[in-house]
Amino acid sequence: MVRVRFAPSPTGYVHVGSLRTALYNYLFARHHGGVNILRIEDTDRTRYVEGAVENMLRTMEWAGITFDEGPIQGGPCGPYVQSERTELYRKHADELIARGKAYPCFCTPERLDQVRKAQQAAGIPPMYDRLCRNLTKEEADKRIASGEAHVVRMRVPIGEVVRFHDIIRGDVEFDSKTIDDQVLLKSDGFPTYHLANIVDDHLMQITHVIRGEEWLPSTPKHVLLYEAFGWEPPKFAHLPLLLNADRSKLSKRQGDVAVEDYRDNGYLPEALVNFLALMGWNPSATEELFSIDELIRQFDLERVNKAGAVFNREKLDWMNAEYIRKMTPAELLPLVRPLLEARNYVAGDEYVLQVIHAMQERVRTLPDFVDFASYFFVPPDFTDVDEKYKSKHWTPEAKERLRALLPKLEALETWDHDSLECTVREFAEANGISAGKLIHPIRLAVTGKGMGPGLFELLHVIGKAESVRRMEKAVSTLN
RNA sequence: GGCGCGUUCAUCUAGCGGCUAGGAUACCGCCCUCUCAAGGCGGGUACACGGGUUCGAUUCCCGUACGCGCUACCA
Repeated sequence: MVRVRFAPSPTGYVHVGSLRTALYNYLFARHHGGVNILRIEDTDRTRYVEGAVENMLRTMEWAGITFDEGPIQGGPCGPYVQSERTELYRKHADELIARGKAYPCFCTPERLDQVRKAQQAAGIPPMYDRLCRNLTKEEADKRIASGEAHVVRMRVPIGEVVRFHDIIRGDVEFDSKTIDDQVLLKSDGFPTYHLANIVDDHLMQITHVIRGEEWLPSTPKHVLLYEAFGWEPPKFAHLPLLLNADRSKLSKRQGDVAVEDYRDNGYLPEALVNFLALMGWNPSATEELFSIDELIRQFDLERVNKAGAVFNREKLDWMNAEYIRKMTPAELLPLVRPLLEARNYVAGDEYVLQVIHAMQERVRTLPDFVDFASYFFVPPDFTDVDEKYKSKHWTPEAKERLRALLPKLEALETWDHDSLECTVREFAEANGISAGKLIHPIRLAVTGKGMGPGLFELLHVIGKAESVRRMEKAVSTLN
């Protein structure tokens, strides 16, 4: 039975890289009919952020990633929050000390800092100098009894080569002399990531550890820990990193990295998930649009790439647009409604549905519906008019022609696409001009823009009264 | 500095010894057309470099270069 976990640290928002990791875990679990577990790694009290867990849960739900065991659903291996498991870690740290695989260390942060600086100045790798590694048990016990602050460090074996197999990268090996005597238990009694992670992965019977590549260098420590406990390690799969345009690790400095930002900027979860799934993995070569079920069906760790992937916002935009186009106006309505309300645009559902229909093909994100289509809700004020379009189409002759056409439009009994088109084209023909000579000025008068849906559909949606009012106003006041 | 990982178009990628190196996004043309989109058609740009192995390397091996990651009582 496959058991995987997503183990985020609740630091405020969900990084898109985290979402990708969560997604791969989810896809892998579902593909194999396994169990997807959520575990909160909140062992760093200094980084605690109020509400971060709740936010994370909401974001995962938005993305459509579900868990079978976790803080909310519970499960046989709980609790699923590390800060509620501290006793467990302490017990295991003691066990390691008893087995001679770990030892108490009394060095102060100040001393450690000095040692590190000296090592750096000397050009040697900064590592713990193992001062406390050979303290006698009596000495150590005495200092502990006297209440001296201490941590617990792992006793890394000397002269060993640590080997493990990574599903994505193949066989990897590290010389133990490059591995530090890692702190396992901090002086505040909380475990470090390394200890908590191994204890929990074992106790929760995790079969596959799927995580970011930044963890690859600490994997030998973990392998050593499994050995020290006498446990069977899980299988490892280290995912390629998500990158900035300059190929550094995707960071806040260079654009949006929070999933919440994408959600708030009008990206659909299906699009973001589809896009992220393809960052580092590809089932074939030609298909690119996959539903979540299709992703589950096809997902395969063996096909995950090794090299990092630059997060390409333009492609995300395209994909989001694809998803928006595939939806029905009725499906889009509840997503667009709140955006209209935020702008105090009032309109009935029927009306908004028509606007969505008209705009659907030319937006990339949800806010585009209101940004590009404000004239459906308020008359244009021409403050941000496209000057080039205006000077080309809003000529004195154009105004005169529109003035002449207006009565014919006003006389129309049915204000629909075909009658409008028919009227405008007949008028154009009668006057020996192309229809465009009328269409563009009307568009400008009614919308104030040089782009948008087909004119006749647009006029139909806006309605006769309002359309005529705008044209009259433009003819008399717009120069 | 040390250790590790990586390297096919600008970007995401297909390729698992023999291909005119394929697709997608972006870009540029043309078509369609009332504009903008969408759509159709077409175009340019890639196997980092050097050695091997092989009849034959993008593909396998070694090295170099470059990039990135890690190097905390953070995860």
